[in-house]
Amino acid sequence: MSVDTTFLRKVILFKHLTDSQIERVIPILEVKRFAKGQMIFKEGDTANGVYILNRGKVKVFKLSPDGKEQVLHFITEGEIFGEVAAFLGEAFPANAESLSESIIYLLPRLPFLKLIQEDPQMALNIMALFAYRLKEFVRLIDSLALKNIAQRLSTYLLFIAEKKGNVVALDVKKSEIASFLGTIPETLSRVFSKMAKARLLKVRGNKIEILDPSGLEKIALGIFDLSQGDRTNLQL
Amino acid sequence: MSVDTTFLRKVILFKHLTDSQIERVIPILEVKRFAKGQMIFKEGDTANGVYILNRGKVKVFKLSPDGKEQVLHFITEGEIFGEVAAFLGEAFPANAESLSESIIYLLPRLPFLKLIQEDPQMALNIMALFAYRLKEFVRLIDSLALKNIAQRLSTYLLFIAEKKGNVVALDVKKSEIASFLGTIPETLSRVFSKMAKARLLKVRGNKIEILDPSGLEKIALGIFDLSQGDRTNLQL
DNA sequence: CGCATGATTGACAGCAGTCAAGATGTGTGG
DNA sequence: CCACACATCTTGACTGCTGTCAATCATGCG
Repeated sequence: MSVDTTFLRKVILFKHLTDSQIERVIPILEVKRFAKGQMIFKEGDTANGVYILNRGKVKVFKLSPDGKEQVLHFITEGEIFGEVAAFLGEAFPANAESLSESIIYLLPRLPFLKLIQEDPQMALNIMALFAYRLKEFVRLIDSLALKNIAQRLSTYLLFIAEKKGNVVALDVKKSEIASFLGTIPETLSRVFSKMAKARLLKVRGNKIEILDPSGLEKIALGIFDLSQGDRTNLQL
Repeated sequence: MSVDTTFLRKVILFKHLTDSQIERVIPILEVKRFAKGQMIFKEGDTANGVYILNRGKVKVFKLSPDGKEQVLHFITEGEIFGEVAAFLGEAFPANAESLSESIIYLLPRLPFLKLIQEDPQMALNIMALFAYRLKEFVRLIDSLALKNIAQRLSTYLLFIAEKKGNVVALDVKKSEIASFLGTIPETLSRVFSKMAKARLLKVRGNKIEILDPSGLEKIALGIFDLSQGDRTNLQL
């Protein structure tokens, strides 16, 4: 199993490196494969390095003692994860699980720290990544603490539609999305069907067709809600 | 209004600086005073720099359109805030308000960035601070998404008691704590009185005397709950 | 075709929020 | 030092959103 060099150049962490610098990183990377559903690391494990997702999908999530789960991030190809615990040399504060067949490169902790210390641009990249994660978390906290499920879903769909257009193919199971939104599949399903009844969108399997983005936005902002069966109130 | 040099040496951000480096930072700092209840910055304001709290108390919080609020952090003397937005040069993602008479030093954005770029130790300090904030947020998300109010309060009290001992004087109003725990004063008050009835603690004004730390821990972990009036079940 | 996994729908329960009233505490001025 | 006013906290009655449990329905794969 060899490392995909072309891929590495697209990873934000390495984007600024010269060819010769990349060449020096490659032999350090460990290539790992994970099956769908396999745990990559568990909360409490000591962080052995930074994980770089080459192929597949990963979720990072917290578990409560009674088995409820909250997704913190979905990781897509080219993204990295586990970087905070690797930086601190502490235990992972959350779990990571492969959502599909995945290929992952592990950059061990010590070379990772060495890169940060020797390359100021690398340090800035990490800071930017941390800052991005912090912004994600503020959004998530805002969502969990201050929004109902319909508002959370509207916000989420509009966020996706922003880059993928008004017909969205969900790239994870609805039950995973429920867990990211801080709810359960049953509740998510009910909200989807209320939105469909209100002609805000259409659901066909994992494809969501957004019919009325501005209506969704009004729900996201709390200007309207889905309490009534129709949305004649939206005419006001 | 002059800058307190002794204080500055204790700020994590500057701890490693030599005397002459500190001397160069001092003239750059703007000293600001805020009255109790005064806004320091609002969500959406462009970040003009990093805020260093010299004297007083500050809360950083999100607001929903209908006025509900979620506290993200309480800032205590010597801590800094607004560093992420200042680093990125973006709008603040949250609000900051002074909870008492406060004295705050503002380190403007450009000198802040200059310090990061020229002093690798400063860059590492910022990374460590970001990492700390990320860990705080993971705890908050875990709390909001996976715990009921009694669990959140138990966790919070045990966290405080860890450093201050078993008789805790709350340093912010109960209503602020409610907002940090993602609830409202009425609910917090009810949980306190259930805990008192279960002889886990005593409440006298803003002083909380923890009588049974291990009982609180069991609640925090979800092993027991407060649904029954007494806690004979704890004997099991 | 049949089973497994995931999604949907229904009936019901409970935690926490809302609204309103009352109690407690704190600070200020006489 | 007391009394009043205001802020904060507490308690009560009620509502409603969301979760639980269970059954049914789709979907896809061997």
